[in-house]
Amino acid sequence: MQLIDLERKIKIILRKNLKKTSWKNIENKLQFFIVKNLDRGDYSTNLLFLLDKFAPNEKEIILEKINKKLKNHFKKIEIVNNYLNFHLSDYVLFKVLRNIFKKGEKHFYSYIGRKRKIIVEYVSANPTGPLHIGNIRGAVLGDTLANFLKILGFRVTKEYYVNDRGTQVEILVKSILANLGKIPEEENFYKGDYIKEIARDLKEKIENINDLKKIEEMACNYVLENYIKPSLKKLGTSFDNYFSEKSLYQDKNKLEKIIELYKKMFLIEEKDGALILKLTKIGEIKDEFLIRANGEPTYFFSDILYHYNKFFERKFKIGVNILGADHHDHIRRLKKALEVLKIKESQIKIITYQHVHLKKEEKILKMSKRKGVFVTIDDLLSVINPGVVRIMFLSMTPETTLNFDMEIAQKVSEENPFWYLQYAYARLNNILKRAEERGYKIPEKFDPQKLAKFYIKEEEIKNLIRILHQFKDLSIIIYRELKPNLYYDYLLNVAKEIHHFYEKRRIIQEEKIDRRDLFLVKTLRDVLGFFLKIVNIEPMEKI
RNA sequence: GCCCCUGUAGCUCAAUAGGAAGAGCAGCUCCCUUCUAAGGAGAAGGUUGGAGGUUCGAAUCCUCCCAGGGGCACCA
Repeated sequence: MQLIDLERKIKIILRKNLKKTSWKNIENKLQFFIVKNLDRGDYSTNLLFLLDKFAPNEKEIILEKINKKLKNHFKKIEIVNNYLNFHLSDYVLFKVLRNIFKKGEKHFYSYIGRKRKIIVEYVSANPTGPLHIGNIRGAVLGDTLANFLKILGFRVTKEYYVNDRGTQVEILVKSILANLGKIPEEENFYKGDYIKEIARDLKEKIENINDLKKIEEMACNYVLENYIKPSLKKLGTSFDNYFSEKSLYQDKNKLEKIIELYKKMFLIEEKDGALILKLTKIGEIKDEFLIRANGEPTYFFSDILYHYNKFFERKFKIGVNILGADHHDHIRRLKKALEVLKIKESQIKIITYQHVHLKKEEKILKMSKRKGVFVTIDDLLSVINPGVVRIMFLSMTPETTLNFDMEIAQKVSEENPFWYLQYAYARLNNILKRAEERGYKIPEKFDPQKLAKFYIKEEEIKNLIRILHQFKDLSIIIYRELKPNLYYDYLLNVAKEIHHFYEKRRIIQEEKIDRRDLFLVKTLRDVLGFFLKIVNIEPMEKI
């Protein structure tokens, strides 16, 4: 019995027993919640408020039906403050526990995704310099969301879109050349120290090359391989694919075809050799250039091609883009432009996150690659554990602007809940270690039926099972709302219950250690390890 | 000027389609001869920036105001 099952069952009852207008009104506003305060139950709904309003005469009969239909799954269905609260029966919890004993982490997987292909694109920072701490937001959100999507049964591709052409890349090359004294320095060139490094390392290779495009390729590649990928690895982020923007332009026919499509809709205007997409004709406040007067395609055009590639050539059903908030307007226009190509608005899901600013002695600095003002991921990871960083960023909604103070970050780092989570894991692990030292073997398997039957009677682990049972409900909400940060609270709850369990139940006894307990502890440890890996955090065996 | 985001406990932040305001840290009271006290148990801390409105119900939606951030390029 999961939240969606409860929802479905109650909706059926409403449809059977109410007039159509009534249940339609109610379904519009009907909500189901995972109850946070376990004393109040496991699930709740606002149904009674709605019945009062839309079908007061049928309230009693509906309640009666709900009681009758659902009494097998719940030990108590009660009304508190007009909420209807459901307390899961021991039998449901027994089944959950049995399944966890039987299947381990596989228990937490589901089939909601029905193997649909989904692409999650994130980080995608320009290959023009090292990653800075702002990019961590995208990385953590993307990793976590992608992992949840896998658990929900989607076929997931994690992708980094590499903007390896265009003006920014030209500026990178010019900055390098200027550093080598080949061309004069200009205002808009990149100023960071890393330019010196790249210039030094590429100096000989580019000495005899005159083709600027060739140098662009080398420079992008250098940045990607020497700065971006190593930083991501340190952070614990990995991608299935790095997609080159430049590769979009290999097939000229495709470009023609897409421009043709827009022309047919009378959305293309030519001006001084440039091509403009007239989005103002379909309700936008601003047009976008597709091709510049110098013949170079714009980023906007690339993005159209890129999404065309995602949905039509690679046949993804859903694309999730995780972007900095400065792309907000761009993405709205992009969606408009893509609708013309028959890519539905609902296929593109966007998470935008606000900027990270640097705070130093009460002064706020805006990060800028051009000015060389930024903290790189490597800088940060040299003083703070990557797991701490991940937990820190997971805990925040993407919507808030973050003022990042390195000193506070270091302080927070020591006090971070990361250690609380790891400590829970380490404690469980330690029990197993102690038992092994005493000559006990940790059981690989145990009869799940017997085990679950035994533990369901033990009050001190009941809340732990209830929390574990919430996982599947939560994973659906995280997908539906695109809010990986909801997982943060959940992780802390799990750890809390584990610490509680640790205090309450002594496993290593003087005379004899119960092998059932060892299997339980092993199972819990593995589940927590699995939970941590969803955030790409490696559990620590000791702390 | 137009558009988007934010303002919640002393501090850092949560709060699933509007639904019963929560954590961590700091401070307070208890608990280490017993599997790691980086822990546990408990109390305290709030007019959710302000003023109106909609609703049975608003941190959440609408209007106005105050404060901060972002966007409005033939950049990405």
